[in-house]
Amino acid sequence: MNALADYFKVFSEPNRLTVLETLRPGPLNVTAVVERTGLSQALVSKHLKLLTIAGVVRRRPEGSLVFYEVIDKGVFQLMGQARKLMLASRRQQLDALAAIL
Amino acid sequence: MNALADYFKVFSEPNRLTVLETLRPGPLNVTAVVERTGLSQALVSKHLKLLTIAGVVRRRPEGSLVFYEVIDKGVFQLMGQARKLMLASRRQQLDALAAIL
DNA sequence: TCGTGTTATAACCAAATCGTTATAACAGCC
DNA sequence: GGCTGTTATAACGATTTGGTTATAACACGA
Repeated sequence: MNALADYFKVFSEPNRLTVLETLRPGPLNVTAVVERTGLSQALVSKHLKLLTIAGVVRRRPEGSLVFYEVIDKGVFQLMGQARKLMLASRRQQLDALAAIL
Repeated sequence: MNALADYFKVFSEPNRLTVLETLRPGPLNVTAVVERTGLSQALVSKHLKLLTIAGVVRRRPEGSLVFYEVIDKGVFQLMGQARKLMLASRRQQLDALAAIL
């Protein structure tokens, strides 16, 4: 239970999700991610490290650059399903509200 | 992106997942959840409140008891998929380790 | 109304988390 | 070697979060 919670925690941070989304089309090195996200370099590095430790992303040094890429694109399916559930629960809540008013 | 992260955050806490799992078979009132989880009553109440706000769970007062039930059992599918991905990434990491040693 | 069982909340502490700034570590090139 | 560009990390402050304890709020029955 604990391990699963930790896994979910990986996706529970907006900037981290942004970084991950940036890597969706394909591998990028750190500065490329920095440019695309507008986040600070230190912060991007931190998030990428976390994603690596979580096994979501793979680190591949190439010369003086370091590329990162998503290991299993199934994570995006997970995100999609989560988004769907989230939207459904929102609708449900609005309906509940409407039933009261 | 932010909303999605918040949704994931709901599932990023071990005790909260335990509470949710307890509700899997069907509706339970608070004390029933307390008994089954071994968590303190105040803590269970807190987590249930969060789950309610997140729209994962519905609150239904019945006399002096308050029952909670999972609105969309699809959340368990989400958890299943997450667990699967988690295990896969673990395997992958072990393989990477084995390749080095 | 008083007491009891149930649930919610407030106040508080400890720990975790996120971001920034500054700097280290590293690779390649002159 | 020294310089530059790239990436990682350490140190710090601010905020959030999870848990406990104590108590409030609520429904019900004697």
